[in-house]
Amino acid sequence: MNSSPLSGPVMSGPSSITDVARRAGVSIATVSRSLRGLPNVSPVTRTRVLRAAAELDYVVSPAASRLASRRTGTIGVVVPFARRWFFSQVLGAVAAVLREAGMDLLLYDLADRVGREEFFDRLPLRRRVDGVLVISLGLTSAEAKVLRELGVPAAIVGVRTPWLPCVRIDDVEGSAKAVRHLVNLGHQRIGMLSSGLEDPTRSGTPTDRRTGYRKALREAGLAHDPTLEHLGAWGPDGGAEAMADLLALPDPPTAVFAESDEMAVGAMRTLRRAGLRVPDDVSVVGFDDHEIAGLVDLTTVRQPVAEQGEHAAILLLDAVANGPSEVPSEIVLPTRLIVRSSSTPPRIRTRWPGPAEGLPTPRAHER
Amino acid sequence: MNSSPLSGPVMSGPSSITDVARRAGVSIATVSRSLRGLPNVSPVTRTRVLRAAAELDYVVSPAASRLASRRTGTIGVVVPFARRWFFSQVLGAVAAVLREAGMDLLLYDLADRVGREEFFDRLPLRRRVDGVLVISLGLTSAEAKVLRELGVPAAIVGVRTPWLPCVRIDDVEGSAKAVRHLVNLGHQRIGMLSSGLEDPTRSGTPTDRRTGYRKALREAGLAHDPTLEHLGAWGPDGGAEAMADLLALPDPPTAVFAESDEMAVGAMRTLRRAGLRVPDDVSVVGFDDHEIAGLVDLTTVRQPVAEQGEHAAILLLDAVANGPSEVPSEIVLPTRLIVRSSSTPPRIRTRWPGPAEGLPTPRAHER
DNA sequence: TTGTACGCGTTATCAA
DNA sequence: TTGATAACGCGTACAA
Repeated sequence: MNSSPLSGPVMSGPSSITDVARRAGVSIATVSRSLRGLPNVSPVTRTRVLRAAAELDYVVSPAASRLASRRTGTIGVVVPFARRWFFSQVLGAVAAVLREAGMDLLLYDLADRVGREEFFDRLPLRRRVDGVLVISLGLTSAEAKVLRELGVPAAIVGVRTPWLPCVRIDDVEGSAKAVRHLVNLGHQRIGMLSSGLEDPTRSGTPTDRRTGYRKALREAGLAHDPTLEHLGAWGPDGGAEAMADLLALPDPPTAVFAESDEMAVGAMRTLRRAGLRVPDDVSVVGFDDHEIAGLVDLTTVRQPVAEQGEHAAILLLDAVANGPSEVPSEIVLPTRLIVRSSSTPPRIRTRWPGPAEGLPTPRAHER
Repeated sequence: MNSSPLSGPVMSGPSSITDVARRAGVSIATVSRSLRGLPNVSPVTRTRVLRAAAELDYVVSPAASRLASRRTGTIGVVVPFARRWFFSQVLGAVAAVLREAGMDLLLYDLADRVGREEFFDRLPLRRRVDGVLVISLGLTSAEAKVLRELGVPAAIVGVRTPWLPCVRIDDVEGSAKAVRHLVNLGHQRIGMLSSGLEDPTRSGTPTDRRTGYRKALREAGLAHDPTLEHLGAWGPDGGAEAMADLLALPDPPTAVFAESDEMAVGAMRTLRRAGLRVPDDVSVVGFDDHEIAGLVDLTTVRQPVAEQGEHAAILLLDAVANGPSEVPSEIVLPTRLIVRSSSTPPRIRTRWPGPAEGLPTPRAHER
């Protein structure tokens, strides 16, 4: 092929393994072995083949290779929302690991409920990936089952799932850290801004973070006032509305813990527009350490985002290479309280029980 | 194949076109035609084939299909930084269009200079995509040439490039809008925060936005004070440093235009920490309408980000389907000034020339 | 409208 | 260590 004897410039297309074999004076089998670095090839032969391949600008045809080897060299990455900060961070980290490993990254963005249904319905990844990385999707057992029908290893970021290797953080504990911080500052009426009304990813994160909030309150012997636990919409606007609602209470909180930095920032906007100052009037603590947090000096709980993607990718690649391990591994990465200037001790309000009776000693920093 | 007569549950693997053909009682050619919706298939036959395929859970083998058809059904998307806001927005939009079109999205994240070199060096997309979408990379002519060696259509977002269909905005004009707004408010000393010291994407955006800044100044008859045009690093930190430098001037600006919202927000942080208020002491205007802009009430110039990705993807798909058009199309989408509360008329400073002599009448809103 | 048969470019199994 | 050759699963002229 591509052998137009003595002809001029023809549409020769990319050269094939046959061309390389001919040029190197060996069989295509030897070319294949040489190029893939398999043993049982004499050094001289290999050198000759490599040179011939280079001279011809030879590139293996992925299609042919996949067909013959029954491997795709591709990892499917499924994200709920490619456009949101968290997922783009994870995606970037995953991309780096996969590139390093020479794996193609096939991106599937669910985007919405319809997309999600379509995905689990038609399984567009069937026969085209060697492994699947799922980012922060709480899989129903039906979905998990369908996913296994792909017949390839999978791993998941962010949510513990039966049978799947998982990399995540401890949302309950992380949230508790945030609330403990406020408690230690002396706050007694601590609100929570949760996106409980929606959780399209079904990740369970909103629930876990509320659990952590309650846990810390309980530890501190503070009553859990349900009116302070606000369930609203996701994101800055959700946070803004939630904050507005809390401000409208007869006895508003002196501090709020937001499920995410995005919600926290929305809350800060509401406060600002209400003429209230952070942290003087209300302390605010977020979660994630979103890039925005540092910019608005928001105290928050940092989670290692990119690292979760990295670890998950590595886990998955291992499963792809060596088969799934017996007991699926679970990696829980640590969170850390980052104290900035959005949190401070409460001002003593005269209408409160007694001036600081039995209050914990405020501490400025802790972890 | 997969025909183990009377045998029990065997590892049967996915069923192939042959299985479907047998089950439907037709040839594989007919199956192929039916499944791909080609004409020249009788309705009854097609129905029978489709049912057989469904019953067998048949899915075309992409590898085999690609090998035979010489098409990959895949678009390669090249981004400089998958983790940055702008690119994740574009990526999300592109993903949606490609999914709709049934195209696979092969993501390549350059991440850094090394990644970029590797990409153009080894062209990892060779033989694996039907088209390439490049996001905001200013291609050197060498890179552009290499890209054409891929032998597939390409399109680019954000930067005008010879031979490539392109979707972008007018950065010069957009920036001019921002600065005109400040001029109209009555500002005379207007600083510019530019990331001029680095432009890893070589997109030319920093340059263009500076050009727009100068253009608007010139139009307004204001002198261009080079000390007010600050070239620094990218991002919030870059903006923060730049702002600090401008504040250290003997006669600091009353307003600044930042190359991006990210830089603007960094600048706002510097101002806040310096005890200055926005917009009372200094007006700030950004560019992009990054999600953060609305949160901090930043006046900015909105560019349609997702739309650029969408249009580019559509353009590319067209080229893939119908061959590249003679003259590569160029789509320039409009920008729009979004006035929020970070910009206001300057306070009259006594040490200035004369109180408002010859100042343009401040207008609160314009586009 | 349907079927036959070749080709797509590798990998992998044997035998040499 | 090397070479022939049979899969791999589908698309597609061409013939029927």
